[in-house]
Amino acid sequence: MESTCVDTSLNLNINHPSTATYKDEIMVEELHRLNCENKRLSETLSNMCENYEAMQKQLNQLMNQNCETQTHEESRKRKAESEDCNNMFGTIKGINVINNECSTTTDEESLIKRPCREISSPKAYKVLVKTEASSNSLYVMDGYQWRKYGQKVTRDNPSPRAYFRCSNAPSCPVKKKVQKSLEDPTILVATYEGEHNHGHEKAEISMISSQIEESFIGSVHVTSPKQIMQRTSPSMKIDNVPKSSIQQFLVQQMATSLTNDPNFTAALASAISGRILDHTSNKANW
DNA sequence: CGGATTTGACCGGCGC
DNA sequence: GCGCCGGTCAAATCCG
Repeated sequence: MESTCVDTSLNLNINHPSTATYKDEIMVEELHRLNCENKRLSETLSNMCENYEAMQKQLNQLMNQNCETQTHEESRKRKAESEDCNNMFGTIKGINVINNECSTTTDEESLIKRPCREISSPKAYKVLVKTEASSNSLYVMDGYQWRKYGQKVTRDNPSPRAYFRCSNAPSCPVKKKVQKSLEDPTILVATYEGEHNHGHEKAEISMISSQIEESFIGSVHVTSPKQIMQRTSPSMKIDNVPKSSIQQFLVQQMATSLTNDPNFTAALASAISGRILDHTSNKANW
């Protein structure tokens, strides 16, 4: 979280008015350079998202074709198998989200073998959350307020499964189930059902930012920009992510990186001081 | 004291 | 029809 704390204190050195014009130019150049870099990064990001979406569509088409060829009897047999697969997803490299489209794994063969319609109900998807090994908590911080309404020990997993409802219920129908992974008890498996019909509260935005950072740090596998969003706030599918949250996060990141750059702050401080002195001297001439 | 959590009871779906 | 099992309810309890 520290990296998102913007240091707004600038070293305003007003003792060198003679270099103001020169540093003005430097600052303009710097701003121009940053603008170009920002554009370039934006384009790269949008390209990545487009490519990812295109690949996901192709994968879904393959999955659908495969699903249609299965007989009813076979699918019944595979129901148990797919549940086993779900219990094993923690061991498959690159997975941290499993949704109803079966689209978030790098293991293509396992994808094709898995009947997509039986993995979970529509609009239900799974999120993996790494926890401390000693932690017995079944609480997943995902940016929303949840109310626990039940806990159950299931047959296939000795660790209890906790049932949560969105605290905005009944107006918000979203539910989630949280259970430790059978394969790796340090991983919590959160299964979300439905979509929130409300946004995050104000106080939660900072948490979203910190969790996005956490994703970059590497505590979880991140295989796509979309997954980052699902990992950080599972209700926030890329299609319905509140853009203000993303923008705020990006602005924070940019502000942090800029203020951490001593060249930029020095140039900015000189420029501002130069403007102030120009302004005051112009006033004096009035 | 009010909201959140816990936990045993209950219900409904499904397989045999 | 019966039993198993996952999901939900609701009274009791906890906690700030």
